[in-house]
Amino acid sequence: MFTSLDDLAGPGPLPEQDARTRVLECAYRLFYRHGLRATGIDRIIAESGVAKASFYRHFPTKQALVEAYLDLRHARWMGWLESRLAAAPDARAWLAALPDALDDWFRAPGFRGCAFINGHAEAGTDAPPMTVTHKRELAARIEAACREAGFVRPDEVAADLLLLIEGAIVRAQMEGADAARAPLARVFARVLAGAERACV
Amino acid sequence: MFTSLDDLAGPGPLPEQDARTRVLECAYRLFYRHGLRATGIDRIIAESGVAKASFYRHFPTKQALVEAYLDLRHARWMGWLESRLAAAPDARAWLAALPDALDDWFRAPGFRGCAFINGHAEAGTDAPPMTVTHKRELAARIEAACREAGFVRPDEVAADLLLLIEGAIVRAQMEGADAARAPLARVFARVLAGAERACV
DNA sequence: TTGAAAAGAGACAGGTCTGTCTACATACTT
DNA sequence: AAGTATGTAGACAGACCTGTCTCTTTTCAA
Repeated sequence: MFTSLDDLAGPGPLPEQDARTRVLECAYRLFYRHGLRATGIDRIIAESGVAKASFYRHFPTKQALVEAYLDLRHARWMGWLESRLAAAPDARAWLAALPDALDDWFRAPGFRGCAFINGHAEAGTDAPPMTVTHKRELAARIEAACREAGFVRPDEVAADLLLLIEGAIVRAQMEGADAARAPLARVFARVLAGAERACV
Repeated sequence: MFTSLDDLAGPGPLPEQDARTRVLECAYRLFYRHGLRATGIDRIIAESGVAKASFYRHFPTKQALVEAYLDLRHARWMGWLESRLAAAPDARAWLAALPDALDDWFRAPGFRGCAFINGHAEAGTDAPPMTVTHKRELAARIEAACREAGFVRPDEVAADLLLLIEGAIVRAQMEGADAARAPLARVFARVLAGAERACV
């Protein structure tokens, strides 16, 4: 369904979609690019070409729109990841291909870090639960791959890999994709090698 | 100068300090706790007990106050790190002690992640340069330790360790210190072991 | 064809935001 | 003693914020 980095960036000009879709796609783009607080309702209404009453019919509060944005972002991101790694013949190859997949993402135009890390950083304890849920689902997906790969401690390996991924995202966001690529590849391979050594 | 986690949290009640100090300490606390955009000038003025004219005499714009806050945060954080690790007998011990030091920080009351990651996440490309400078100075400090430790590729090891640190900060911020501790310790030790093996 | 749901256009309220301004008090310095 | 820097107190402007409301038009299904 959502398979390309373009989907991750959101669609371009919006043709004849209903008001809710136009609002959500516009919010998707603006919230990710400029942040949650920096993006006002008025701007979303103006750029999506929707009447204010129509907006509030579909989203009773800004918070509801933020949550819808994070839900959509989660679905698209996970969808992108699965399709990007769909060619992997088995779980070990799937895991080994993760750094290259992330590097693609870091190099995509408009990349500005992880929407969930950024949202959590902005909203703190008031952040929508999806900011944390997204990370837990990603951790669960990685742990499932580790289990399928036959690692003896799939939970530990998954936690290690998730920590690397978070670090790489932050490095790529602040210093660019090149700053993240080599360290991520090196340490990722080291952790995977250790996990395979322990179970062969 | 700045040596304890209390310093990192900022002082408590402010006695007879001059207006600039009161404003900056108040901003230090509120900016870190609630974020840059969520903290308004009016609130800082009210809580620091300073007249508005006094505020704008010392800080011509909010942006100037944000930059002063980040500068102070950088000085205190680096000062805390150095004093926390001052007991290390040599560079290798200094590096090996980093995960425990970070764990102390993650467990400190009021911990809410890295002010520079959070600030960068919030402000994006308009973020003050200090958000990036802080990370570069930390990277330089770690690289110096790696060089002093005699590692063959101190730049690579430092980049690897910095990626781990960023990942641990984000994990601790989103899921708590316990989620970061074990993975950070495991992978950190693995990277250091690899670096020492390569140069002995 | 009639009625209901959805959408458009935009005024409006009440709040908050940053930043400027005036007026006056205090303290230090020359 | 005069002048300067620093401080307090608070009104004010103009912009932006979220959210409500009214009125009209379109769409679509029963």
